[in-house]
Amino acid sequence: MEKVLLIDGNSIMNRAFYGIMGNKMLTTKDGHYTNAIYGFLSIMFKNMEEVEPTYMLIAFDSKTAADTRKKMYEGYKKHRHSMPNELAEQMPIIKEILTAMNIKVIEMPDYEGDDILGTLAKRFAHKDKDVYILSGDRDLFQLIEDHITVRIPRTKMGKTETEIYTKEKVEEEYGLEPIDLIEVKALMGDSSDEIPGVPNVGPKTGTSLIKQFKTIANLYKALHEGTIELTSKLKDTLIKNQDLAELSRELGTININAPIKEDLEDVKIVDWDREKVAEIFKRLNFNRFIERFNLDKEINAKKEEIKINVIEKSIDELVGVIDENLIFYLETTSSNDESRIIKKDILGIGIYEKNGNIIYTKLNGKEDILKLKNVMENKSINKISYNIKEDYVLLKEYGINMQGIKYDADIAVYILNPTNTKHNIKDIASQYLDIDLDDLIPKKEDMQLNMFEQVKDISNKEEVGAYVYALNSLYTITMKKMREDGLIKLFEEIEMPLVRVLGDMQFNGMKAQKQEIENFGKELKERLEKVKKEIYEYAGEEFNINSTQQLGKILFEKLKLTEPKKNKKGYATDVETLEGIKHEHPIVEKVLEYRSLIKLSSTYVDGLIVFINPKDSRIHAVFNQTITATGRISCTDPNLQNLPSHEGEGKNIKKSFKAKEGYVYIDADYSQIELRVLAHISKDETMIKAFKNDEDIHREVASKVFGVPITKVTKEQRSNAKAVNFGIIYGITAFGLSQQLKIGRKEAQSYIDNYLKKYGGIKEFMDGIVKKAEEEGFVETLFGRRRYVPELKSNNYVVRQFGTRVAMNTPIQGTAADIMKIAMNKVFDGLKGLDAKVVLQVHDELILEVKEEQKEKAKEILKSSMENAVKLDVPLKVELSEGKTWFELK
DNA sequence: AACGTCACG
DNA sequence: ACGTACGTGACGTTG
Repeated sequence: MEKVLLIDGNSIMNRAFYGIMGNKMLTTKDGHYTNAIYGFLSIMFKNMEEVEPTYMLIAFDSKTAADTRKKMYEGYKKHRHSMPNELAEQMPIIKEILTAMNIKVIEMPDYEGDDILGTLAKRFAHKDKDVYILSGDRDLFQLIEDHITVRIPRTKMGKTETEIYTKEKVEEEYGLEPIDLIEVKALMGDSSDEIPGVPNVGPKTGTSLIKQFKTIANLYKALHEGTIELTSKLKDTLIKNQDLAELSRELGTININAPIKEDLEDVKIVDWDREKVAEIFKRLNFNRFIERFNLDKEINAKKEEIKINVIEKSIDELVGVIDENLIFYLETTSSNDESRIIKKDILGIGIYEKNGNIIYTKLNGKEDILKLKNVMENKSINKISYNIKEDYVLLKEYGINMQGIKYDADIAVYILNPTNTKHNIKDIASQYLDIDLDDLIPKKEDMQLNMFEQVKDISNKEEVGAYVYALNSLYTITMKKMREDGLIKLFEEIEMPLVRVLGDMQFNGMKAQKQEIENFGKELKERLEKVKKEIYEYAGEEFNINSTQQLGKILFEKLKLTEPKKNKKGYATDVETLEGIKHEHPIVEKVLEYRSLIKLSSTYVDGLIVFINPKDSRIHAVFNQTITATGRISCTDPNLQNLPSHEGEGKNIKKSFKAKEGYVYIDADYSQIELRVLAHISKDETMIKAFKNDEDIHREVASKVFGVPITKVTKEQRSNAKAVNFGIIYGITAFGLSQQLKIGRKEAQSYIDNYLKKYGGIKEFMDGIVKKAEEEGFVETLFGRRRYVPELKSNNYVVRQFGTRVAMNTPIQGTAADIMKIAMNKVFDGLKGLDAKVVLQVHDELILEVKEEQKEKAKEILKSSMENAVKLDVPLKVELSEGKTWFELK
């Protein structure tokens, strides 16, 4: 017998939306949600495979669908919250897809999808077809009969299964015939649709009554005739609520006589418009579907051939055609030795010519490369590329000092959305240009590759050509977008000038004394050995102390120490936990000692040594400008921003960083920059005043929060107030503060309440910024840097809470980062002509390496550049220090 | 690749 | 009723 598949569109979209939401947010490149669409299609395809229908249609609720029933009862679906935007915006798209697949979509004013399904199910089943209804809604069970089955998709451990309800299954599960479910529902009501039902009648009573009387009509007939044995209370309620019962029955009954014109032949499955489907899938990034249905052909056929014309010329010819915009890509390779030091060689360069040609040339050695010197150093030639800082550093090694850095695609894309994690040029091209760069690069299949040769090392003008082509388009498109979003000033006046500064920091590096670090390491390792033995002895066996699992077993199973908290994988063994049980067993202290030694040894000794460049004994860490969500820079290979500086022992590492002969380090540290920023952007009078008077802010806050005179503030009160200040910046919670201070939640809450009462401007700012983020979808810093906060739209409470904290913190942390960047640019320019170099930035701190005789001059420049970076309602304060080693700073 | 841990602002 | 303070990177273990 032929089969008909009827799908409850709204219900399945809903299931898919909430089902897939949990794991990963599926979105298109421009941030639109696609999870419901994807889930819907997955479920639909699966059911098509299983049912193998000849006919098929999807029913959707119309906008006015619920009105008919609302007219009968105004409470019907009254409090049903409207569809979240993220789901609503997916509805037209799924319809577009279904239309492209030539699958009938039916939507009727004033009828709900259920009514359409009911009407057609009955109509088609009577034509001797097997009808399968796919829905997430059990209300549809009332439609089931011999040739009508309901299929309910269920997600179980990420897999979607289908539960199949036949007449028999319903009878087995409910003890009733499907049609009887209408009557039961009328009695018990339905909270989700807000069908009232009879008060105090639930599924049990309802079912037993209907088992007995079959219908409500029968039930009431019996009630009125008095031929019924029930508790008097139940009888009373039933009689009193006869109207409600009858109304509920009407509300809960699916209309099987809706005036639908479509008949079987109208819903016959025919071929897709494959081109259209392919186009939409491509747009939505549904690569798995594209593959599954072999839509690649359609996509490629439809795509207008992008022709790139890469012409190989000599270096002289290439330099000859460069005009005021140098759109270029420097081809490089990393020559692999054992070390982790990144060493690149220049292989070639591609440039974009105004006429659309792309010119490529191989660069063989220094002589060729130096031919770029004039154009690279000409500041009126705009340098436009991707990840320019690396080129800047590389060229500097050849004595070429790149000027006129105008545009970096990586940074542009970061400015447009700093939380985008995919940064490489291919991802960017696919995201902003909708081009797969691999399509532009001829496959190397026919090239015979020597197994021992690295593919990367093979100069590939076509690949460079593709990048150059993409760069030209990216330049136009992202500049336009930045203009639209008011980001141009940030990009051109803060971020792009910073490239030189970061490039210089990387190029300069910091001198590190290998021998000293090695000696320290030796000492650490000896002590480590000792501690290890002691731990084994206490444990009574040898085990891997680095393994939290093994350690947990020893501490909590073998030695039976009390475990206060657990994490996903078993016992928690972090410092906080261990500190708590230190008194129980001497092994704990030893483990703590081991932990701190192993950290120093592995991360800060072994981890650092491999980065010392033997050529100049300096560490050239990499500074990343496009990583953080807030605008800060980050540092890798190695991370010099997190060398130990609080803890006593670890600090010694910094003794091994020694300025070169005849030079000293000078260090400038912004004092309380984030709180000052907060005072400024919140315009809180009290806090502004405190900073204007150069008060000790933590003491000041302590006095206000704890209600004591400034002079009577205790040490503890001050340090508690300090924690509150930090908490405020992070988007405080009572729980977080109580953990930090190891106090009760009530007490923590009272600190917060006091704080927000005394600093009303801050409270207003916090409330306002979250509201703004909810309305606009993003927050921004004083200089317009944006961060989108999609977390606020999550249906998960925890994620939403996180969103509010992000909304509060980002403008503060981000503005501070902006200010530091502005200052760095100023310092860089101010230092010209002096023998002084920026060597490191640690968020609110800047370190220079300066010729001894020039240190006072440099200090002045450093301090004034930083303090005058911007004008706020509060002064910016900078503290200076100097030293021969990093250890001596601060 | 994810997690736990710990170093920094 | 539920989990929880913001932003990073590196190391080692584990699956």
